[in-house]
Amino acid sequence: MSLIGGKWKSVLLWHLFSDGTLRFSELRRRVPNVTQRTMTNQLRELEEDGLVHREVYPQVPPKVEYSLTDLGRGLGPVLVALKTWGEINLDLFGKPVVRNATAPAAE
Amino acid sequence: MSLIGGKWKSVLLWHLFSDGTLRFSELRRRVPNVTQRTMTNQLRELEEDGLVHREVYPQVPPKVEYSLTDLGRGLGPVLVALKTWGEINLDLFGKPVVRNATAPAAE
DNA sequence: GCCTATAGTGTCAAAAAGGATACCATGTGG
DNA sequence: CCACATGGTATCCTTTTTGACACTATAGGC
Repeated sequence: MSLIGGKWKSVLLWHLFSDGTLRFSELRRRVPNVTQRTMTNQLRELEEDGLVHREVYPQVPPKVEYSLTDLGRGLGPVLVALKTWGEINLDLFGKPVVRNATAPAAE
Repeated sequence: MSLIGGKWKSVLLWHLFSDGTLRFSELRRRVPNVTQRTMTNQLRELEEDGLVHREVYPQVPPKVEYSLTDLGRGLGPVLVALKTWGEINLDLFGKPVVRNATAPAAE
């Protein structure tokens, strides 16, 4: 869990799992609610942990492709099981994430 | 992931999944590295999220039993997949958890 | 010369999460 | 009267994580 527990890691892994190789901007489009900074961090941690491969093309403008390593691909069953559970119980939680919902709260 | 992403949640869920109903102290014995405070919190969040059932017996000394709800049991495949992956790749990481290992570091 | 696009960095701040430690209630046993 | 056991709470503090926002490099196009 320490490897995939980041707020966006499972989502990133899922997209890489189902779409294969993606470049940075493609991932961002698929995960719009993450900041660039955070996405970079999460991807770097995934890379450090050997789940994701990062391929840099020395071009201008830059091009960087992300894909799952064999190790990362091994998480497929986990990702699928998670997704399945999520879809089955989607109605119970409505929106994803957020325990600490942005409670507009008394002001 | 926001439901099971807590540092100890997946471990707690696993024990409840494989051992069935357990009382607080039994869980603590199975997960020794968590403080009481934190374990209570994690369990309460799991309860809030409907994954765990908490049954209090009004006795002295207190007795509280934890078990998975149907919803929680639905996570079985996820837990199993996670455990499988973990066991297969155990050697790659040696010890669990810890990205920010307690680096003894230069002193 | 200026603008654009991509994949970042740097710095700072906010907020969660987790941990340390001490304390509580209470029926029972000595 | 005192200690014990269980399943907590209450406080306070530290560490981690995430987010906001601004800034960068550089080739190509106008």
